[in-house]
Amino acid sequence: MLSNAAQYAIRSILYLALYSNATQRVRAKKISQDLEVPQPFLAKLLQRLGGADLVSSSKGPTGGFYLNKANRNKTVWDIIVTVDGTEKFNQCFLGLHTCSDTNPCPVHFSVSPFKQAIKKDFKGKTIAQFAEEIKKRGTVLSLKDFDALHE
Amino acid sequence: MLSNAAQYAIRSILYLALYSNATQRVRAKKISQDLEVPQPFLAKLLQRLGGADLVSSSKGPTGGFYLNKANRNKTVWDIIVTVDGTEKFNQCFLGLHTCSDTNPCPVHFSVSPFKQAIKKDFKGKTIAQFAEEIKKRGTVLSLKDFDALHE
DNA sequence: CCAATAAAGGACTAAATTATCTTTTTTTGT
DNA sequence: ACAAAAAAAGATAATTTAGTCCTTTATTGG
Repeated sequence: MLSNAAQYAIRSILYLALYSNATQRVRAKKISQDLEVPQPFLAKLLQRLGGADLVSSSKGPTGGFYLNKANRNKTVWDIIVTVDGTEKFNQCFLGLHTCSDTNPCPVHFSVSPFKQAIKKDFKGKTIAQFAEEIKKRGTVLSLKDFDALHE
Repeated sequence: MLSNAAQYAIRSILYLALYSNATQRVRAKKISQDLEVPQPFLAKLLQRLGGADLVSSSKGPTGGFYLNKANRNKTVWDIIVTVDGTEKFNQCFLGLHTCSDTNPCPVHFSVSPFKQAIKKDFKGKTIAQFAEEIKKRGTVLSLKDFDALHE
């Protein structure tokens, strides 16, 4: 449903929402280590996300990635669209591009409501709101317990 | 969520459930045309499905593929397991292999019920039952209206 | 100004998936 | 027996996705 790249992107941006701001920037290397994601691949990906105004960055010593106000008002759906495009996510479960409510495939009505729900969730909440929820609920972005490192 | 191969496999088997039996066999070429799936790729795939006892076949003129009794009692889940394995389907939406109800990722509780429901559906119904539903509801396996060709 | 640091950019490599091609084996009808 | 038809089998090719490496550019602190 999502490419590795899109998964990495979502996790990285939620990570930055939690642990960065304009003065506390995080290097690509640190993000890749904390999230256990291949470093050069992530670097490339962050570049793309920068181009799409989903993350901000600055060069040089003390440089790194962070989220500014605008970045925090984007949605998870924006990330998916930027990295994977919409087609992959919207596609019929059996790959039929004519599948719809009026011309359904055999599993359409099992699959469709959930996709709609997930999509609505991803479109309706900003990254900032998502990050708030993560803090409240204590959900997890990585295998490692890296919270300790940030306290 | 599913590979092209798994999608083709499901559609082909449901197709055979509807349009074949031990004496009315269907050639790989016809299936590929009706479902609009690459022919040599499908031939290979049907071979694998034969090996896994999900379809039956016979060689020579008048030969082709069909479903026997045993094949009709398999499930869509069996197809997915055979073609893709379980990992891909069960994997966390964000790719975290530690994600679970007790250690959830940020989208776990949006995504998890959906997966459970689909999986239950795919495990609980036989191909034969699925085919019955398709007949009743008139759902669709292809872009083309190939029903006419079978009447 | 200079050395160190970090992102940006571009070229390249690897792996997996998807798709094709060719040959062999089995079966059928004549 | 033989020719035609179809699946089985195995090798190969193309495409996409994932991942790496190297060079350039910008920024900071001394």
